[in-house]
Amino acid sequence: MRGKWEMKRDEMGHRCCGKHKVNRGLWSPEEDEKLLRYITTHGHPSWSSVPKLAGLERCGKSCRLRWINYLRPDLKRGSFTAEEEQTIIDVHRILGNKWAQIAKHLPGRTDNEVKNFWNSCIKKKLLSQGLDPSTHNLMPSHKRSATSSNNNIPKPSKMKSIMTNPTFDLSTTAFSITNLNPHTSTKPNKVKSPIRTPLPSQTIIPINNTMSSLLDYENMIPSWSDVDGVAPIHEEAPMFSSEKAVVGVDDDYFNMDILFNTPSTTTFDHDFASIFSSAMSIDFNPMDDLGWTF
DNA sequence: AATGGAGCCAACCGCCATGGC
DNA sequence: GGCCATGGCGGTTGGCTCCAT
Repeated sequence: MRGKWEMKRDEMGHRCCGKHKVNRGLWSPEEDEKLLRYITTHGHPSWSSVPKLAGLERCGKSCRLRWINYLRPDLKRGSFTAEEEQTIIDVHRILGNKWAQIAKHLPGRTDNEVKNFWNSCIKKKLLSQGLDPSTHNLMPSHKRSATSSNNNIPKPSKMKSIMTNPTFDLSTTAFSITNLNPHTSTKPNKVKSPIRTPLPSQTIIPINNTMSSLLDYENMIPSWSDVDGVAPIHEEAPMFSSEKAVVGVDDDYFNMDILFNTPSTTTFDHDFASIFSSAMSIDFNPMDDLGWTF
């Protein structure tokens, strides 16, 4: 089936490369095989030359994307685990929509996958709990009531496949992100067509514990070099848990030191608390928007 | 059984950064 | 410094599938 934009593009040539004869849309198993065979044999010194050399009528960008998002042998498949979900939430809290950066902390996952998972699942979970997905803070009451009735919230029937027991108790947890239902319940990858079936050659890479890659365990300080745009951490950065910080989001205020003193159920929370604590002492753009005061 | 709405996700678009000339 | 090719990335789209009615 050809969409209307495809018809138009055929008339004017492909936008990124000007080619007139390029396939678009879903990849066929034959195309996958050609690309896989070519890349595994020759690598990809230049993506723009790959289509021609591999005998594909695709643009280089499309080949690159297909390789990165689907054919790469080190891709992990299947549902996101609770740990992966937690990692996404926690890293997103620091970096925002830097999907490529977030994906780097999830071996075998692609930025596209992370982005889709965020938009289709995590975002809704946060909204359903009255949390602003972009800031991770509790939304003002009027916004909370608005989101609870808008289309961002899945119907109850859909919701049960996303979260089985949504709970949010402000009296015990300032931010209940860490207390989201640990039973990640995204549906297993649906097999829509033969091209979505796992490749025989795929390698499953075990997920290590969340943010460990961000930490220099020898000194127990964050390895900020792994986080783009974040300055090196100062050794004498005060731990956040001993500081008082109040974050103001419209009419909602929280004493943030609750966040890292709350007993957590995952080892990640302690790691992240350390990272986040240190980050509070440095110039850190993503936090500027939160209006931190000490 | 049919159908329409909603969600998921692969793939594309457009912009930006980088490097070579 | 300007131009071009290329790669990378975030946002968006549209088709497929599921599920409630």
